Amino acid sequence: MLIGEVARRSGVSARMLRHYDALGLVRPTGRTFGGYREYAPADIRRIFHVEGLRTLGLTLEQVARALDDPAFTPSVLVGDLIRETEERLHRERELLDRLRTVDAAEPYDWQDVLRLIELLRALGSPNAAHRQQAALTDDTMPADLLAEAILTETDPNVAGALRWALTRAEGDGATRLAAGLRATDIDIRRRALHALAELPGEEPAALLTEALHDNDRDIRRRAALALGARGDTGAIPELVATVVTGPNDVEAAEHLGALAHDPHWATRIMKALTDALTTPDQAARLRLTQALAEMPGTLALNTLRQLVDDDDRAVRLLAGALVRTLEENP
Amino acid sequence: MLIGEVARRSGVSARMLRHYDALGLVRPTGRTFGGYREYAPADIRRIFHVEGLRTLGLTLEQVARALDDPAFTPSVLVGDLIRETEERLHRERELLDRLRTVDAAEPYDWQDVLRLIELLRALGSPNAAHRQQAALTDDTMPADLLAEAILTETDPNVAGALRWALTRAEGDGATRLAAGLRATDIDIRRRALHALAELPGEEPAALLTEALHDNDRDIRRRAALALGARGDTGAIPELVATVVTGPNDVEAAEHLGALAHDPHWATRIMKALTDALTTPDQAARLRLTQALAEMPGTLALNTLRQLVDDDDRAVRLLAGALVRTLEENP
DNA sequence: TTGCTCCTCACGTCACGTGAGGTGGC
DNA sequence: TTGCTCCTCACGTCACGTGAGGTGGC
Repeated sequence: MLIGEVARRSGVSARMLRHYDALGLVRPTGRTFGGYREYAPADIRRIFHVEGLRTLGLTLEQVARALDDPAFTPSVLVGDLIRETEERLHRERELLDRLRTVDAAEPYDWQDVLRLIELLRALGSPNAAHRQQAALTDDTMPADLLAEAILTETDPNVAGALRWALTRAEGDGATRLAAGLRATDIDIRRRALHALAELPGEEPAALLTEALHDNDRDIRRRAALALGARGDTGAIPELVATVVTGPNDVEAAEHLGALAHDPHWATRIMKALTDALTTPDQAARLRLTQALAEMPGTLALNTLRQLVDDDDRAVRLLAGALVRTLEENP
Repeated sequence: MLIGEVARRSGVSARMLRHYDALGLVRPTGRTFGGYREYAPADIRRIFHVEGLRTLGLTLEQVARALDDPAFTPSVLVGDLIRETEERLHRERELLDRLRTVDAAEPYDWQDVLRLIELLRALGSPNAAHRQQAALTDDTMPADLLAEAILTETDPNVAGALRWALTRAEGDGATRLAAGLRATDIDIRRRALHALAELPGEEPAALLTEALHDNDRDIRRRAALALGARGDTGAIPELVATVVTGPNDVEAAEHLGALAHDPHWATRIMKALTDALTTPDQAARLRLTQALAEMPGTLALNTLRQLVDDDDRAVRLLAGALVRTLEENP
């Protein structure tokens, strides 16, 4: 078979078939009188073998060794090829990430692009001071970039600077933070929550509400405190739980007190607090008693008076002191 | 600054700096008396700009245009780069897939590798006859490859051949099928289930048991029938449900009858069937009545006798006929 | 004078595509 | 004779690395 037909049947160009011949990879068995290459069936089969191995990414030289050198076994080479491919894949992914970030920023000219790239570089720097500076200096930083950086930032100062920058950045940072809030990594969720807590607006509030159902108590507590500070009544159950379980109970009680200015919620909050008082946990009951003092006006006065006769001595003393204060400054 | 120091500070080799000069991309502002290139601060900045744009995958020619041609805007080029990168990413992923498949098959020599590649090619052929032939001909096909092919095969004949080949293949096909069973695509789940139903062994059985909780009724039903055929008592509730709801009720009843040979399960099955008879659905009650006839010995005889006085005429007639048959051939 | 740095010119890489200029077989 | 196919030789690709052979500045 002449080279043209072989090319048509195999899909390999005549140019490459001559190249294979020159390399000694596939030598046609014969030549015609006129010097034309003549391919025998075995040659054709060999061409298909070459193409087969090429689909695995072997170079022509590696293909030649694979087909001719019995000492050259697949195992090592295939392992190497896998590693190299994984590396290339990783690099392509990073490149695509960068390109998409640039595309999303809709740069007007290449100056914009260069600023963005420099920013990305600085935010990805292993030097915290560089990251810090990038966060503080650049005031054209897109919000999604900042959100992305916030989710991975371990340095508390840099993180603070990034959150500060996010509150004044243009664009949508909440979407990325929302994804962070659903991460498996607890630290990422924590960072997302911290940033959302400082962001005004309805979308962050909705996400904080979602975080009230996180399976981590600490996350739930922080979400409740942030929502409480916004006067969001959805936080009430978790705020009460925070008073019961401990850390940040004073802040939680303050938020409950503020929310209790609405009579509708006041009765619910009082019911939740008094229900919680049935716990045998002494420390929790003390925190609950203290929390009652945060209720507006004389809302909790009767409950506190009952606690003056409580079985627990510490609760009795605290309730007594609180009742006196309330009666003196009504 | 001379070229050596620039190279050290910028990370760009002296060779490349000369190349940039030759291309006109970065021309050092001056030369010393001896002809040495002298880079001014502005030149250095330009070098960093070049490197910045190169991180986006621009060629040197594109970088030159970006920096010097005001009419050359980022938007189109960035879009093109994204598309090209996505394409490369796709190809790299496919390559990695192939390499991993080859690696997992632990080929002894390149002959093995070539067989495998040819197989992959045939199984991925758009021609169903080719796929069919690959499934039927090659008896060295690794089970995971077959499993993979089964999950995407739309031609029923080819699918049948693949499942047949899987039952006699070496290696682990269940892992891949298990993943298919958890797919969102209902067709993939269906194909996984069909293959698992034909596979002997404990792992397929465990996966079928898992499929009893699928959110698709059809999947649950088929899982139950397959488990029932294996004598797995875990299928009983779903088999009863199959009798109630309709398709394949006869087969389900046969399996229930076989399972009822164990007295312990016999009482449970009878209770489930009689409980189900309280439904007002006439067709369901007829199927349940018919199913009672599959119970071994005279297990269901009393229940059937009661049904002879049933409110529903069709049930009365059927029960009567069944009782007579049972009494004649005890 | 001795290192060190810099210079230009040029080849090689890897898998091809695309000619130019010429020839064989129907 | 006219197309068509084939031949060899050679250049270009793209971003470099690595010399060879030579020179300037401390």
